[in-house]
Amino acid sequence: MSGTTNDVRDRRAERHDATRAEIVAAAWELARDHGLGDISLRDLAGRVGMKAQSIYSYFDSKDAIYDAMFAEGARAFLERSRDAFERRSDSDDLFEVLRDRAEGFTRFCTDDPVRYQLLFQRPIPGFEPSAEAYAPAVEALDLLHQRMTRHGLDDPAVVDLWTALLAGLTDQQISNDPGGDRWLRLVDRAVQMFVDHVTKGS
Amino acid sequence: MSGTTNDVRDRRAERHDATRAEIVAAAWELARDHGLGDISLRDLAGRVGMKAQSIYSYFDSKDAIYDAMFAEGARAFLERSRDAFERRSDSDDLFEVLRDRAEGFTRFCTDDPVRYQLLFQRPIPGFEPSAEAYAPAVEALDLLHQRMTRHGLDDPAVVDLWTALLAGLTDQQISNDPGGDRWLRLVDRAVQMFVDHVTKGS
DNA sequence: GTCTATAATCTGATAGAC
DNA sequence: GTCTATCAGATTATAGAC
Repeated sequence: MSGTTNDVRDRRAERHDATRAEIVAAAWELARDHGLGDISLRDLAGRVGMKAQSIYSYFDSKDAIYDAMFAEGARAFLERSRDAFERRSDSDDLFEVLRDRAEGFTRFCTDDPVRYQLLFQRPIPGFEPSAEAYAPAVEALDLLHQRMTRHGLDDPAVVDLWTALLAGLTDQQISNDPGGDRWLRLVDRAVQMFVDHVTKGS
Repeated sequence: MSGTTNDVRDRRAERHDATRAEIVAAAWELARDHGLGDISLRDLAGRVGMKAQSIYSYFDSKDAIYDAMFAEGARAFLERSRDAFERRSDSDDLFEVLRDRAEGFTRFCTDDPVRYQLLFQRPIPGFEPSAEAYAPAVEALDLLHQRMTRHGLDDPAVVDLWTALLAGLTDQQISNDPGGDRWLRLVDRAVQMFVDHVTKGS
């Protein structure tokens, strides 16, 4: 059994992975058009030129597709977090570092509200991301903790206040001015407010 | 036509309204159990001892039920806003007023996350609240504007920063620590941060 | 106002031929 | 790996008897 050469097996695996990626990409498109919860396997298959039943050759269930989407989003989030912190790896200016991170985060979220919804609001009843899919998101939050500690902000409450501030700007922007910049414009000001607060008395 | 007495007509209307209210109450229960988007007319009717089709004697469509829920939530929100501002109607202490309002708002939202979701996040594809249902929410936001202006905060950006701060605390609490108080504990601190910021230099 | 009956359609998922 | 055929349901909504 399995007496095939490495060449053959790689080509098959590559095609399989490519098709999986194609399905996930089509799922994002559908989610953006009809809402995250309203993806049907029939519509999804139609977009990639298949019948619904053929999807099961690539994913065990509908939730497995959501899990792949979550994993992709979480990896993108980690990558952007890394970029943002590395770009300012030499900076000791707290405001500069946090403003960069805040602008990166809010743009990441408002660029793709559906991805934001899936990653940070979990609106699909019964779906919980797997530990593997979740791991990069945890790592990204850890990067934030590390960087804040480097600036002397090791109080967990301070980190929570920071995440709340970013979540609020993002949420208001997406919910009440989609496509606009009414709350995005306030990012600098909000970061200044936060920095003033945490450096108060020093 | 309509030769009935006022008594008879009132009793009928009262019963009709009471049943409508019963249906809406059951819809809230279902939404809390299964998620806002997963209310089916069959389940809903079952809760009030009816068949699904009988619901149509009280509501023209499923969206009309969501609209009634939205209206109820918006009225409750306006009522709480009024209470909060009236309780401090004589106070000139900005921190005191805003802390009261912030605690009231975050508790209102975290007490009933599904109501928060319906009122402030609009997660049901294809549903938009009617103007009548929406009106109390607009009025509540207007109360906030008036009160802030009274304290010299007439910059719209300041009001937006305030709503973002509250939305962020609420959203993080509901999404990442449901039933707990990890972000609710930060309300006072967040309000102090905000007040320090807007009174800076005065 | 509530019911039965039913329309018309969608859903995720499985079995088995090729 | 893709298909046909099908299951076993769900869904909102309407027509018409009582």
